Amino acid sequence: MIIREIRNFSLSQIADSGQCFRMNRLDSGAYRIIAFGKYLETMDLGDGRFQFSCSSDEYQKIWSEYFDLHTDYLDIGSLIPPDDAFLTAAIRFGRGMRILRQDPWETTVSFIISQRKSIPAIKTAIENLCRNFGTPMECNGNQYFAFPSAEQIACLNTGDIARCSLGYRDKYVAAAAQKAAGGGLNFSALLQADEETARTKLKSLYGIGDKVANCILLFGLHKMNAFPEDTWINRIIASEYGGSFPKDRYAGYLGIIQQYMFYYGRSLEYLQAAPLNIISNT
DNA sequence: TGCCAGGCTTCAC
DNA sequence: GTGAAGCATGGC
Repeated sequence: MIIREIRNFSLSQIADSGQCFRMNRLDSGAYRIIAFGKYLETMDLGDGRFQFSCSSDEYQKIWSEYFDLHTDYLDIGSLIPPDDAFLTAAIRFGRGMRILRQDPWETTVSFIISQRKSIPAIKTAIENLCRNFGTPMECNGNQYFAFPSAEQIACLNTGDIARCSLGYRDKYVAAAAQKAAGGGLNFSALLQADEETARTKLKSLYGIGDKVANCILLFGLHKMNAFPEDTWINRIIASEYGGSFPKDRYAGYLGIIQQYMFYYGRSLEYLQAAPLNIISNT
């Protein structure tokens, strides 16, 4: 158990930001995270102090990297023109946001599953997948399941996968697993590749289009210029920017800008103040 | 009970 | 190349 001081860091904002699906709030107020086969409980103690249920060594090697704590997100606010009231408010609202450095394989499967599903339904499906096919683990008396590897999924049939509430996405996940297990999808290479090369490779997979590819690029490969455009982002661009968002202005930072937009756009604070067409125009 | 969800593939045209 | 239809299932 260790305590660290971290500025501009919010567990609740990260957990509710739709980029990760195995970070959940416990009754104690702490957050449980399962990633890279590890189990972590972390709690906001106030005044910028956070408790982590791991050793100093594990924090250094895994979690400080996972939470992207070495990036200064404050700099990004200086890019926003003062007349952009929406982004100014969005950054103020989500100033504890981080773009996590998640496992690329888990991110790929998670965002394949995410299409046409609500966030609670995505979490359920992923948890089903882990419980049925992931390796059972234990940490300080806590039982949990690691995310199943490509090899573990590749040997299943689509019926087994479908029973995890994946619906029609079962065949997409099966195809990705077979590709990754067979060496046709190399995440080490994608991490090294430039954004466009990685995007083209991801979109060549069955069931991965523009939006899912951009989510994998941003949340799994940490390509910070990826800009996933989902229903929420499209609604915001239509309502706040007349249908055209000035992406060029934020080259290199589009990913975090998108995340501020997404998190603020889904918030009650914004929806209460938003024009009606934001809510009704689906 | 019915609608909707961090979209994608397929198939007309 | 573009647009519409169809898709499985959970959550609210």
